[in-house]
Amino acid sequence: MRSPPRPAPRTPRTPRRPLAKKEGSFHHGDLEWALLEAASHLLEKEGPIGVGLRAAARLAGVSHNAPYRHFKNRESILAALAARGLGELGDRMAKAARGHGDARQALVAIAETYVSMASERPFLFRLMFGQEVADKDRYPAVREAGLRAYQVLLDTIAEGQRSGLIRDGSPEELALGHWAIVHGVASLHVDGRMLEERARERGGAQGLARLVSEQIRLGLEPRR
Amino acid sequence: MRSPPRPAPRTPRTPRRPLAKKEGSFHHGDLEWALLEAASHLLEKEGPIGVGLRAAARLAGVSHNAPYRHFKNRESILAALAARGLGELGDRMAKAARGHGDARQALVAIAETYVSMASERPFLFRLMFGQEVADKDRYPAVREAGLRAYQVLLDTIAEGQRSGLIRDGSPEELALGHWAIVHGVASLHVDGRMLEERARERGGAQGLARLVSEQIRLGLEPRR
DNA sequence: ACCTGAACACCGTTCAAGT
DNA sequence: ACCTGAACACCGTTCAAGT
Repeated sequence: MRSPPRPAPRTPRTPRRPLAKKEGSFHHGDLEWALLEAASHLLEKEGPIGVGLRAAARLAGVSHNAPYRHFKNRESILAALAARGLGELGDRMAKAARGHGDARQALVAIAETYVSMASERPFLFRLMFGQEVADKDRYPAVREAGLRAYQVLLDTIAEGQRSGLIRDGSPEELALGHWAIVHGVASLHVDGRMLEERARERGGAQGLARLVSEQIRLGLEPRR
Repeated sequence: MRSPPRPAPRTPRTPRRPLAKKEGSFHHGDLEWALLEAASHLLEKEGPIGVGLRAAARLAGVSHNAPYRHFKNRESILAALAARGLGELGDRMAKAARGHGDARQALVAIAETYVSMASERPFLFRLMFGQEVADKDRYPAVREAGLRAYQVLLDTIAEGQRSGLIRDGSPEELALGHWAIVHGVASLHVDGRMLEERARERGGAQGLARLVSEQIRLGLEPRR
């Protein structure tokens, strides 16, 4: 079965693998998971260039050709990593949102989560949003995980509007604009040095985020 | 998709190449430039994965090994492309800034230039700021081109402060925060589809930029 | 079904030459 | 100096099997 909409997203470490398989020729009960784990490790250590089908197979202890049973090509294992990352982002955003009754505080918590993830795992973040996986619409798992994360933001905005903490207007537009700003700030932490080297002297990631918030709040107009 | 495979376009470089070299064994008077042109073409057509020393050599009509006379390794030709791109960005920013006497209008024009370039040549934009070139500080050309572009922004801010159009405060901080916002918006145009597919229905790049501007201007507070 | 080795056309990079 | 071919260790991908 080569349909990508079900890449077994919710099995962290299933202990149901057949141990009595030792005399069989299979090395793994769940090779797909092992390959994803290997690819994830490679991504974190060497960046997207280091994520290869052969390298992942080597790490998983199988032949260089075994991955093709689970992934159509190199791009599809990258897509699986991206979907995984987006899923984790959505989970963390949802958790952050639940931890705060006030919708405005929830938005801040969501933004912090987003920036934290970009900062902690820059390669994964780039994979999630970048062009390494060219046409993401062809990977339903990626699309669905992304939409689910977006929904968390949308729900929080709508909730804030119901409780009068957030101004009226299309929730879609507010969510989109808000995500744009958050994504922009997050991008700064994975992007080049020019900005970062200056920002570091002013307090690193937090400092830059604060700077942008100030900018947004004050604008460039002179006080009057 | 819009650039045809041009073999040797006009040379914006100083024409001081030795013409008396014709009976020599050299295929090019300026192989380095030819290789950069080839690499640029590959980048635009196939993305960073397609930019290879061998592929560039093939396009330039030399042996697979000739590029090593001009570039230490694959990363260094990517760095050269990034430096080139940053140089062009700086030029365009400076031109945009000169075209407007009002510093606030100049800032808007600079932002539009920035976003336009990201939108027109996403692969180059990613190369300029992404992690494909791991340690950019090791490439002075990249660093200097970036700082020069940054200086345009800084000068415009300072000028705006002198004429009272921009509020007081550290120009460095204002420039940094402003760049952060602009870079964030630009990142949205090269990044994934989730945001973009929704933004497209609302007027594409311009629409998204306007949305973010609105967000920045209004914030999320309810009107009172 | 799942895994294997062999094979093909690519890479980046180094080496020893050729002019 | 500048360019070349050969060589090495890698890739992604396909094919024909093996259990």
